[in-house]
Amino acid sequence: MDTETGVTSLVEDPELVVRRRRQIVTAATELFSSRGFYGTTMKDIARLAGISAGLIYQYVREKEDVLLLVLLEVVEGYAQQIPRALEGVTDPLERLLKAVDAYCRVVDRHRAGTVLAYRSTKSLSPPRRELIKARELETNAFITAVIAECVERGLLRRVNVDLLTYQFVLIAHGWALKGWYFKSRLSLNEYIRDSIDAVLNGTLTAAGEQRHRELGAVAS
Amino acid sequence: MDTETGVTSLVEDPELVVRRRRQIVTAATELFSSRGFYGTTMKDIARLAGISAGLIYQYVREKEDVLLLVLLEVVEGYAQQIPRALEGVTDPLERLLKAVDAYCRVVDRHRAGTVLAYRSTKSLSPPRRELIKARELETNAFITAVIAECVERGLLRRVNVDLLTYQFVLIAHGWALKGWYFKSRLSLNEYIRDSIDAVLNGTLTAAGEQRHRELGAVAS
Amino acid sequence: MDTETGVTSLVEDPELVVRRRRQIVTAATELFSSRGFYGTTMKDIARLAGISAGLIYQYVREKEDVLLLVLLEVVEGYAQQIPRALEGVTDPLERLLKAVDAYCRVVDRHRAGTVLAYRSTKSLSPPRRELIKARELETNAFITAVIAECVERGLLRRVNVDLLTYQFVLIAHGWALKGWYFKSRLSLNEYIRDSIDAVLNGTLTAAGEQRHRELGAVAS
Amino acid sequence: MDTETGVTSLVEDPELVVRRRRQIVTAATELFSSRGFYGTTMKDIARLAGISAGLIYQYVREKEDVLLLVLLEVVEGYAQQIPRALEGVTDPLERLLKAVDAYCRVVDRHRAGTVLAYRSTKSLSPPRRELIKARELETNAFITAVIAECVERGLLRRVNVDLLTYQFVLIAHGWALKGWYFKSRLSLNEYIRDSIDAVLNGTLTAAGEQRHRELGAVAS
DNA sequence: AATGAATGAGAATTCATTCAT
DNA sequence: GATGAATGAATTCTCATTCAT
Repeated sequence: MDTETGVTSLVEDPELVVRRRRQIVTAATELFSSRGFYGTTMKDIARLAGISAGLIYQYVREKEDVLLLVLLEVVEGYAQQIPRALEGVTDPLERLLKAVDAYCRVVDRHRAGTVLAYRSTKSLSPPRRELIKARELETNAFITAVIAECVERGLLRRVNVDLLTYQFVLIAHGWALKGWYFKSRLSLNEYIRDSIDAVLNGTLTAAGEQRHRELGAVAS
Repeated sequence: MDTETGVTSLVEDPELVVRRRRQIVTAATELFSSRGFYGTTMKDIARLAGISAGLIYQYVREKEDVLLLVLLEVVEGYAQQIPRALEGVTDPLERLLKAVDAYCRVVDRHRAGTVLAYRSTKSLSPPRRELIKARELETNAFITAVIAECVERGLLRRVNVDLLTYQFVLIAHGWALKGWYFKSRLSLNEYIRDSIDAVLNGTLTAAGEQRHRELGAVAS
Repeated sequence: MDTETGVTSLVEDPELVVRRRRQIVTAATELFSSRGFYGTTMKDIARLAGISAGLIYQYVREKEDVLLLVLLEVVEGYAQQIPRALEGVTDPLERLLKAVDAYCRVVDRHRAGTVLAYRSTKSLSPPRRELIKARELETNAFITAVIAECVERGLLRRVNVDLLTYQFVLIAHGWALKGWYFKSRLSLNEYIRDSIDAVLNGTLTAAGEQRHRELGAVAS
Repeated sequence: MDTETGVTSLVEDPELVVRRRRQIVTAATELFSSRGFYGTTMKDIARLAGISAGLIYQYVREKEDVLLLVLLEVVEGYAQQIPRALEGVTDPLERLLKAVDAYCRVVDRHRAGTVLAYRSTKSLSPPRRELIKARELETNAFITAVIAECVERGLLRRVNVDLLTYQFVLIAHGWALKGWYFKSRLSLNEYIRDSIDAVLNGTLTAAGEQRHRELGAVAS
């Protein structure tokens, strides 16, 4: 079930289209990540992809299409890898842990792409921007469902599921966004474990909880 | 104590420099936010700032300088507002709550700027990028200290303080990053309260904790 | 007696060359007429001709060749149809009327091509331009001869035959050039009849002639 | 009363706009005439105009604007010079002769431009094309009026005035269109005199008229 | 003979930056 | 200090032409 990208190619052979686009997207991802969308020229992409500048336009109508293809690959990665990691897992809490774990790992693999999504989605035309957002929301909806299941089974408190979803998403994305900060301090495994632990088990001690309640009483 | 920006001006009168730069930065922030750095021309900025295109170059050496000034204003906002919100507050846990609350509120006020920082910091030359990062780290260090205090006082478990810091930072930034998603679902107050609650008190029920432990036993 | 076009083909089979070129020229005439020479791409021509883009280059060495073939067909049409219309007609004045009539009718049939000749002959390289002009002059020479015959027989005044030739030519071409203006006002038959009438019988009344002579007397 | 061209300039000083545009149009007219619209690059124009390539775009929005300006100058020439030549002339026939004479002379001066109008008007977008046509029709309407006056005064036969107008127009344009043919054979004065003479006095002799009538009798 | 993917030169246009006034 | 006209490098995109199959 291939994604409908809306990006048309002048070339007819579908296999060739796939192969060439992979070349183009691979090159573009690297360049966009290091120099940004506007800092990258079509010639740069062509050179790194090992093809002529003109050829790109047989597979894409304009530069923005390349960006769309790059970003779609990223969000497509999320949308596919996470459900796949849960196949066969039925325990709700385990599903949640696995989902977040998988999310963090996809992000780790597509680190450049994830950051790029934050930086460059706005460089897309609004309709295309929506396309990306929509696919991201699909992924979120999946996680939301996993959370809801946990709530229903009485494993999670009756929290705002949207917000909790988002907290997990931010944890995953965060690994890419602030990689420069964490890379030297923490392994991915530790990052995942500790981040999840905080959100699930909280971070207050018994004394802290006590104090927290007192403060809340004052505030209200 | 004005920040050393490294951006030089040809104009002598320091007051004028401040005034003009404010005009320029205000205009640029709006434009960069809506159209992005590359989508904004120096003429656009000049027009919105109500001055001539040439004049900008009396107060700034190049376009990138404008971006630097804009981003500095944002991180400067963080670095100043958060400590200010804690003045006179001594209780460690209260300080933590206030700090996160303040952070979220600065972000809310500078929403456009915060998003811009995510999108456009890479458009700066590396040394300038470092400048921004450094200031952001200052803010983080402040929060880290607040957290450490809570840990020392036995109010928080002995978590990885860096990671917890970062979790709070992401909560704050998250409000700006995914504003389009939350705005319609949640008030800022709710967002702050519930987000903090999850990280402090956790989200598992007693049954959930039990199950979590079992899963952990299996995993290890 | 085929015209020597100077356009060479890589294909040996002469029949095939003729057939393919007809396809190409037909497509090109339509496209050049509606979009102009530069507004038409080789791919456009190939598509409309129902062949592949590369194949055109088996029958033509460059794009300009196609234009030459198109324009040659037009002037060739003049050069052949007009004499044919006079076959068997011996009366000099009748020959003249028939010639002009035939010219107008060929133009009417090749309207697009005629206009194209005006617009695009300059897009040819000078030697090719000469080729077209030469063929046009052949047609003109034919008409000139018809006129000269009328003069010799005392049917026409001793006018400048070149200029009169040209006046008839312009009448014919005019039908194509300003078709947009006349089409709604006049039938081709009326156009031919009235235009010829003016040049042959003049348009002045007796009073007008008188006045014309007086003005001439003053002028000289 | 300046013509509304619809071409906007970024430069504010109107005098400068006029001066620069004159430079641009002069250069463009020469280049478009010799190499055609598509054979001329903006850099060519800039170089010949003695300005930088970018500067053109301060006075014009796109290349087509330059063509429009060039063509407008031509038709504007017609629309102004012809009426001017008739100022103070009241005799209807004299007005007609003067009008045609003036038309031929403007064309002679703008020969390149006139030919260009035939070649390149289609390179304009439809609305702009209409603009040019409209102005041309104004000129024609003027001549039509002069002819109608002659008819009313009984100086010209009751011919189709539109068609006669057009015949005169073609005579004028013809001087530019087929200049390459006539230049060596005829002076402009002879061309004008003889062309008008044919249309006014006709070219048949008495014998010719007789024969013409006989042929007409047969035809009908 | 025919296809259509691939090449690469070239052109219009934009815009940061400079400079004369 | 301020203006805005002028510069020119750089970029995207097109398309005639070639070439492997």
